[in-house]
Formats: sequence, structure tokens, C-alpha cells
Amino acid sequence: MISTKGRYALRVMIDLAENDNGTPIPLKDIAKRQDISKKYLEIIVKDLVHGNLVSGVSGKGGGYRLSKKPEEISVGEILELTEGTLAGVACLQTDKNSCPRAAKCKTLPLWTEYDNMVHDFFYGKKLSDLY
Amino acid sequence: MISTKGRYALRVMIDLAENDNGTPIPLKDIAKRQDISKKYLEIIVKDLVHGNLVSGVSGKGGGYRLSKKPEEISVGEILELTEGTLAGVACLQTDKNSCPRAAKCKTLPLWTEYDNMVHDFFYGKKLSDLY
DNA sequence: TATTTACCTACTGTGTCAATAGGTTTATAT
DNA sequence: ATATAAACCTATTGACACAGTAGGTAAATA
Repeated sequence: MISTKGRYALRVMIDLAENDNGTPIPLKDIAKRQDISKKYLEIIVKDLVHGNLVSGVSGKGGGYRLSKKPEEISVGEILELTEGTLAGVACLQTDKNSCPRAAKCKTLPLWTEYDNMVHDFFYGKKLSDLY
Repeated sequence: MISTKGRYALRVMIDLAENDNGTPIPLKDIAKRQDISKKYLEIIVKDLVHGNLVSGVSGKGGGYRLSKKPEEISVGEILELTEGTLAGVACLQTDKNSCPRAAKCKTLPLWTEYDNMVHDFFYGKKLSDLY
């Protein structure tokens, strides 16, 4: 299940894209527009900065701006970054080493197909498609 | 994320379908074949019984059997029963009353599309497709 | 009547989620 | 220079779900 973190992250990204006027956008403004506590947004934006999707500018007059054009940012990137993974099933998380039953598992092909579908869906959607 | 409960439930259902020989199949056998504790399986099978996907027969010689033919049971039914919901996003869970931002929410259409895709995927797969 | 099975209620440790709290650093505007 | 406004950082917390265990009772057959 996609958590608030990923969902809020997407809203932040859209907000940044929609309100882009050249100058950095302070978190305070986003928090107010999106009705999300600024404190919580700090955590989320930190992930986005680490993933190079946005860059922050400190000091008065500072704020955040997108690092790439909205057409070049996929929803999948945003979610994978903030959710940690897009994998819908634990068996398929890359860090978990593969299950000993994998070879004979009757359900693994289903989960793999599911995972590919979800991946393609979210990586096919660009930020620019959402506003 | 689909939890062990849903994943195990699916394996139980496949096991019941594959080993169906007319007589009920005791949980002990399923637990051994699937390498899952019988105690934990009890919880899972209870859900399946409540949802009328399997029926239990008490007493010596008892066990469980499928209530319908494998071609008539969808993976979606199984997962929705054991997971509680198939909704990948909290906004779309039926019990939660809709979010006040819904009307102006830029992300809601995305989540709805995602949800429909997932729903169609899992309801399109039948138990008989998996073994 | 002993045995085998389903069925029931309760409990628990672990971890994640969602969020808050209180600071320090950085850089601009005045 | 200095006040101000912003990002940035570390830690903490309450609530809840997940994954599983424990110990029993009821039902039905061999």
C-alpha cells in the first residue's frame, strides 16, 4: 500500500511544477497550499533532495525547485524514492535474497507479472501528466 | 504491499486444488508441504472459510476442501478476503469516507486508474491459472 | 472411547507509519 | 553588521498492524 509519504511527495512535486516561477519555493508555502504540516514535509523533501529530484536553496529567499523538467520525471521515480521500493510483494524486493522455494513456487510468476505491471504503470506516468 | 497472509492463502488454495482427491485435506498436510506453521495457517484458513472459498470438515478424517471449482475462484477474491482490501492507496478504501480534497486533488485520478488496473489484474486471474 | 481434526480466544514481540520537537547552519534582505 | 527566513539535522513518540505463538474446546470418525 502506498503510504502518505509517497502520496504527499507526489503532491509536493506537482506543487513545485505548478508554481514554478523561476524563484525557489519555500516549504512553508507548499505546506499551506497542500494542508500538510511543514515538519512532516521536511522529511519527505529530504528524500527528494537525496534522490536529486529537487534541490534546496538555504537562507532567506530560499526554497526548493525541481532538478529536472516535469516531462523528465516519472511518478515511479518519486514513489520508489520515498517509499523505498515499489515492490508489491516481499519476495521481489531486491535486498531480500531470493526465497529457497522460488524454483518450485507456483505463485512467483504471478507476483513477477504483477510487479512488472505496476512498475511499467508508474514509470510510464510523468509528472507533467498530472496537472 | 501484499502480506504473508495473502500470499500464504494463495498457496493454500493452490495446494487444495492440486491435491484434491475427493476427501478433505487436513491442515497438517498443507502445513508440511508448504513449510508454514499449522498454527498460522489456522488463522488464514479461517478467513477463507468465512468467505466461503473453502469449507472445513471437523473430526477424524476431516480437513478442508474448495467450495468452488478452481476455474471459478479468482485470485482477487482470495487476496481481498485475506488482506482486507486490495486498495493500494488509503484514499480509495471504501470504509474511509472520501477525502475533503478529492474534488481538487490532482493525484486522485492516478490512484483510481492504478486501483482499477490492480483490481482487473487480480480478478482476471483464476486459481486454475496458477498450477 | 480414543483419536484426529477443525475451531476459538487470547496474547506478544517487532517493526513501521505518521508525525512532532527543538535545535543548527546557511544565505539573503535591510 | 545584523535580523530574518529559510533549509537542514537528530531524536523521539504514540499508535497500530504484522507475523506468529499458546493453549484450549468442540466435533466427528475409526
